[in-house]
Amino acid sequence: MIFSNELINWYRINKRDLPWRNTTDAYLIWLSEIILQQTRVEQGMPYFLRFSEQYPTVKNFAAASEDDILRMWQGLGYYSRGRNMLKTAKVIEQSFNGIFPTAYADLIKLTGIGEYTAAAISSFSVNEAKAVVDGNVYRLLARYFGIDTPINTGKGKKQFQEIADELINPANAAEHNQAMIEFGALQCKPKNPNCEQCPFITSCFAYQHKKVNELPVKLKKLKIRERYFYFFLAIKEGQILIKRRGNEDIWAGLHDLPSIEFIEQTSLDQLFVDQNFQDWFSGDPIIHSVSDQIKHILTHQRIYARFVHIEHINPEFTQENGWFWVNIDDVSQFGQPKLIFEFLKNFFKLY
DNA sequence: AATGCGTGGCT
DNA sequence: TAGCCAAGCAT
Repeated sequence: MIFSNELINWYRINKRDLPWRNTTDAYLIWLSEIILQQTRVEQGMPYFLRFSEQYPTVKNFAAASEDDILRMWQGLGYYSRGRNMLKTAKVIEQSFNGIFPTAYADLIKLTGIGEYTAAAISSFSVNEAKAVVDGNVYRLLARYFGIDTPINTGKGKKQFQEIADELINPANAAEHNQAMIEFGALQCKPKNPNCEQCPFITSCFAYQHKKVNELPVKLKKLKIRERYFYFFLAIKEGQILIKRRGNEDIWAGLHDLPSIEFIEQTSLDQLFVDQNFQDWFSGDPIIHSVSDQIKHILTHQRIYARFVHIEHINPEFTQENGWFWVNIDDVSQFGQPKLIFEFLKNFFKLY
């Protein structure tokens, strides 16, 4: 409890004033926590403000369409968060009478809510004594106690959760959890932590043993997948051809352009050879290069994209593929990956 | 248990 | 600059 009291003292002096900290509304806390998963505060903030304005209650959220949600989520990444939120909002409407649950045991059953988020909502809203363990807490605990168990293993997760559970202050779970997270974010940062002005400088194992830069330990790393896309711009009478992406791959459920993917670098000439364009066009195929290769780096993929303008596309073929025409002025109404809407924005001077 | 899922900032 | 990391979760 000494640790917790010291930590909370630090928190009261140093905490940021963030909008989701001025409420005990479980719905708004849920909204903020989902948005902030793997996402920096500065990046998530405008989305939180827009969503809380547009959907002030879980009832409003549940009444939205998936297209509405994906459009508002556009540019934030990890789009399944948005789809899962809609599913959960509907469950709360139907099974919880529209009252957002606050008990950890209820929350953990909902889609999109895992151990961290269930602990965050239950502690922040009603002070339930469940310890949050996120990236900040892993780092703080690994350094303070000198634990070198890799944080991304089952053993590590279990070990760190147990320590966090022992450390929590049951009388003030909300502030304790907030303080753990905020301390990791502001003081015990991944790079260049502010050890010189740290209240735990004398008791921190990592600082005393000069292992601050070695902790926490994380096993790595995944192979990067290289992908090469051609995206096609078919434009006719103020309209452009778009499609919805499937549910399997990256950017599931979002909209993009008709496209062809290669597993290796492929020239525009080679595209003609490799691709049987016979069904695509009703007249002579016309293809103009529009962009140079665009390199788009994701966490586990490197995407190389080229945009080409095509003419004389076959209307029947587009229909069979589920492609459809939309007014160019309306294209921003369809949720798209960053790569696509940035290109269209520049191409049409839209948005 | 291991993998897939976005985008952006930092070094 | 190429890699790491950010208020994780689902499968």
